[in-house]
Amino acid sequence: MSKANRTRQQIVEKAASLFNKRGYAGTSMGDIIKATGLSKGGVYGNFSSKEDIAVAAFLHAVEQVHQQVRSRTRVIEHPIDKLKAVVYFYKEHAAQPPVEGGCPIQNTAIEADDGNLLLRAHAIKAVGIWHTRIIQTLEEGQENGQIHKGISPETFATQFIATIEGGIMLAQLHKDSQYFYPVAELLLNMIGQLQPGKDDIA
Amino acid sequence: MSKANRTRQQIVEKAASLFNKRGYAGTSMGDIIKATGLSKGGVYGNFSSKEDIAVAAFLHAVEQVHQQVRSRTRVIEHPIDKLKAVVYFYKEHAAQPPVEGGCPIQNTAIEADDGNLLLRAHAIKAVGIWHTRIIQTLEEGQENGQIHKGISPETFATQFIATIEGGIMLAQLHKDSQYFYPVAELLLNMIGQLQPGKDDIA
DNA sequence: GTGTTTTTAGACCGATCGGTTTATTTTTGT
DNA sequence: ACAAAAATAAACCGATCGGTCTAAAAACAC
Repeated sequence: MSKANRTRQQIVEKAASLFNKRGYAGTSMGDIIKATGLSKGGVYGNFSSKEDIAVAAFLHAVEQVHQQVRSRTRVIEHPIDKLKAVVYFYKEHAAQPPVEGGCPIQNTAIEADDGNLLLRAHAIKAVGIWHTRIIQTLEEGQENGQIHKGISPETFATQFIATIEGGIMLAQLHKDSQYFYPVAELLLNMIGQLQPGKDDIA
Repeated sequence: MSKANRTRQQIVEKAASLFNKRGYAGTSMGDIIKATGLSKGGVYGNFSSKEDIAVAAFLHAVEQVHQQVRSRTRVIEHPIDKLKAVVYFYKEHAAQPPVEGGCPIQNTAIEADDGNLLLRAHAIKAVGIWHTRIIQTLEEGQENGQIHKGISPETFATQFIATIEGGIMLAQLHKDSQYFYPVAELLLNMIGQLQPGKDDIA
């Protein structure tokens, strides 16, 4: 059990990097074999198919990003500061993300949106979880009077995610985090408008 | 010359749709042959390689989108209304874009950012052209006093593109234009802030 | 330490990959 | 109408695709 698990983990990590850089169709089993140094038997003994590996790799990659963002935001209490910290994180990592090749959600979403149903479903789910997390942060803030009650957490969350993803796309394309900076500025403006106004005391 | 050109055009159109939906690596020459009803000779007589087709298909797809947006914005004079019209266009077409499969710039950018150098270069160029077009619109507006002189056309253009692309990604993933709506709202807010304030008379 | 089970290496499978070649058909200029 | 030229069909190429299978090796329970 334990040896297998270690090998499995090794495959997942290498595959996550490959799939995130070259895409699902652009990565062959041969690439994974080469990257891990294993043989075909070693890989297919732990996974039943390429798709199976891709799903595990995607979940791993998303978790990697989540953990890194989480480690930055965990200690922050105020929801506005929390969101700002997220922006700062992506500003730093837009061109050098936790998993090579960009945002795994974005890469998977765009490749799978007209193709692989299973990967698409996982991408949708991952976006949904992220969306829900932002909404929770905002709702808590509204309850505690830290965030303007007039705003819609749903709407803001969608805008927040879309804007970050668009910024990552530009930074990844140009291989330059600078392209994320104006986007970070916009995000901080958006966050600034979450602050409760004087008309919000009631 | 003319027969060849018609065949070539037919290949480009079918290939643009295929590449935009399935990606470069996810589309085989066999797929293109099947879609066009031609044979291998018919295709390779007009193009020298798969990459060659992909470039022509990409340029065609980008031009398709550009023409459709242009037909909406051409008649509009005021830069703010022009930008609003762009938002309305993408709001309508986020899930049903001019070329099946989403935004060709986005799809190509994300697949090629760690791979095909030629396609990546074309994606960068296409973003650059779009960027320049927005900047020109804004600068003209500033000269005519229609747009606040305090804003940076460069910064706004990057924010505008990133936000639109992020919204398209979400709409394409969910196959539902509704996911673009909050993003459209954000874009219209951004455009609203372009209006010259009273402190801008000087 | 030994017998059992799990894991691995690597040959092998048919299918398909991108691309070439040659022979034939179709188009074209006159 | 006819010769020259261009465009197309389809067989064919070696390489690689995702996946299977068997036999050797390694890990494990006792």
